[in-house]
Amino acid sequence: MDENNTIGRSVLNQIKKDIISGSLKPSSKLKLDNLKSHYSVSTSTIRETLNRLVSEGFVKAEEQRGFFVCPFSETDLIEIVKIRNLIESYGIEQSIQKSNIEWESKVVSAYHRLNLEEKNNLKNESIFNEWKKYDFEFHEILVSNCDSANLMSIHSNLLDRHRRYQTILHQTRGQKSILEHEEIFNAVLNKDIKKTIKILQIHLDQGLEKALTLFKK
Amino acid sequence: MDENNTIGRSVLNQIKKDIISGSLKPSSKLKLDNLKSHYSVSTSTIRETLNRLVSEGFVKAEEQRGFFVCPFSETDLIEIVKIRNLIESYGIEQSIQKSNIEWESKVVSAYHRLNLEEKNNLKNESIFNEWKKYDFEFHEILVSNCDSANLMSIHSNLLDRHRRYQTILHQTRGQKSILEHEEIFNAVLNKDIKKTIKILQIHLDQGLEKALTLFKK
DNA sequence: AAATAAAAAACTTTATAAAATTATTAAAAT
DNA sequence: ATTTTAATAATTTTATAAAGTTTTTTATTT
Repeated sequence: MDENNTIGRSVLNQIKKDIISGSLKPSSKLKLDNLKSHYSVSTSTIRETLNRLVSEGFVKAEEQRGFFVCPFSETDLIEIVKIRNLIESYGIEQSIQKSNIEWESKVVSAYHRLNLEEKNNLKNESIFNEWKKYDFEFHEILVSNCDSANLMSIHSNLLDRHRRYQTILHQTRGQKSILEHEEIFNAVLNKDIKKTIKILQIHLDQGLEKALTLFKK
Repeated sequence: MDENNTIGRSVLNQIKKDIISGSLKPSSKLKLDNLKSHYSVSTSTIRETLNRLVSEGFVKAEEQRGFFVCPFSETDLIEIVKIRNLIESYGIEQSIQKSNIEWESKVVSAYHRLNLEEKNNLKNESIFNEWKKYDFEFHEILVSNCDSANLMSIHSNLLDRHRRYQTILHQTRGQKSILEHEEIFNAVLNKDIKKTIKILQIHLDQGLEKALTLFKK
């Protein structure tokens, strides 16, 4: 189940989590000595991790000058959302076409969890991270029946990078977003590919717009 | 210009090239000691490189068991081509929409080089790699005006992985492929997005079909 | 032939150090 | 006062070695 067998993988997940959550701030320098002592691992392990995160788009390496958390930028966010839209739409289309009981039941349960969380969230603002987790898990389940490990891997990476922006900007859209989730859910169960993709696009576009307003502040 | 400043980057490019060319064979074990002596670098450098190549989809890491060149599989190839089609179509669409003189002239010159090479290639079969290089450079130029570094990075990775299959399978389709390149070229200059995408899809599908027949042998 | 145990090989991680580069500080010159 | 230069410090990059695990191979026994 848990694939945190090696220290290398464990520290990879930790650092990635810290970048997504914002405790390692955008554009900040990742000094090897600091990381080494903070995560209690050796330099080589840290460097292996950072090199992986470079390929995954979370860390930027400037040769001879070291590693930095990838900076925040509006264009980067816009690009990520657009590519996510492209990939996710295609993935959902494939998933619906290959639809089967197992997948549908996963969708139902993922939506259920998200829905419960979203109702709670309106009252209790403190559980932002928990809610976002279910949000992204729902979207991940939607493409999970597309039968393409490569597509899912690219999608998962885009979700992670998108989540960094949403988390750090503390992006919320309240009732509207919740309704869109419900519409997507229903369209998927009805195997209505066009409608699903249409609402997904609206969902992502509206979210992007909200994020961009938060950027100005 | 050349970004091979550090040994790490240089050996990354070398190993990637050797995987794409097939001199490091699919599924083969990448023993640290062998690589270390073959590329004349230290273990830490090798491990950093391999970890990056894992994220880029060229190397597979099995915990405690080491690194392997990513295996060849039909489904992997099919997935790569489909996602490439999706990404490349979108990228070309954006590129054409933002079309300008500089980009058009790059397209013209990339096509010119490819065309010269393809004419030669019919006579001289030995320059396969050179020809493939111009082939992929042409496709890369086509999306290069999309104004999305993220899209181009994903696309470039997909091209590299696709090239590995084409190179090792020694995939060629002769005159048909050459004609499709010409059609794509003309459609792009005419800013005919729909036609471009349509021919691209045929181009990739036919190539995939050819590759799959080579797989059987 | 199959199962077990011992030995060897290979990977993972840490620690240390030297070489190379960049960043910072202090002094000198304009 | 600002710029230039020189010296120092900090950091990255690479290499090497050794300890600890895990896997693989070999040898032995049943």
